[in-house]
Amino acid sequence: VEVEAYAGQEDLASHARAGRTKRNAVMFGSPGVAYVYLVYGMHHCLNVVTEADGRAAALLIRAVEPVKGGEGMRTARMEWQQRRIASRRPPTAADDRDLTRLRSLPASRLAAGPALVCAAFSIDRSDDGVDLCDPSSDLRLEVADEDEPPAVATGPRIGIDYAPEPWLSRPWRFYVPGNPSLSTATAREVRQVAR
DNA sequence: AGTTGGATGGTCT
DNA sequence: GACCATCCAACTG
Repeated sequence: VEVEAYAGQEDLASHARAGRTKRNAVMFGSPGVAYVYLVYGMHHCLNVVTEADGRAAALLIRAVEPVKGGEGMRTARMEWQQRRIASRRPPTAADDRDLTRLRSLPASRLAAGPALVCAAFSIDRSDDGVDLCDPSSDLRLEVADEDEPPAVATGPRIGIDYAPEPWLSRPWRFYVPGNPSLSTATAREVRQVAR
């Protein structure tokens, strides 16, 4: 329900801006493939490569609304949290509280952010390069059986303060306005517009 | 309601 | 050695 477009090597907000590297290599490859990277040392983000070989464009998946499988997503979120606790030394008293809160989190909020999408679907760098259009793939895109496409709103991309204009302000974040599963950053923005 | 800072490690200069 | 397509708790007012 929320994505961002990264438009190619000339897009100075894109990981592709400095050309092909080991990290962003799959972006330069075939479309329909997953580009997964690690941010801030602890979070993963999922992108879908969108253009032909040699043109490094991709869509960042920023939020997903659970339609079914919410319980599996919650389990994956809890496993992610537990791994995180296990790697933290020493464990703190807040750890138990975090798990309790996750247990009562509304399903609509389980994947309400780019890193949460990866946590809820157990996506990490091992999924980098996976063919999302292969029906036999564990991680894949499927055609939605909705009657009509939802309304779409736009805004500038999040977390790219390093990018110069015009890239900084390009309205290349697309989302379903009012959807309960939007990222907190986008939900906040919608509130401001409403006021 | 808005701002700040800490966790944490791969990638690139 | 700086930077980072994040998240959340703990602040401030």
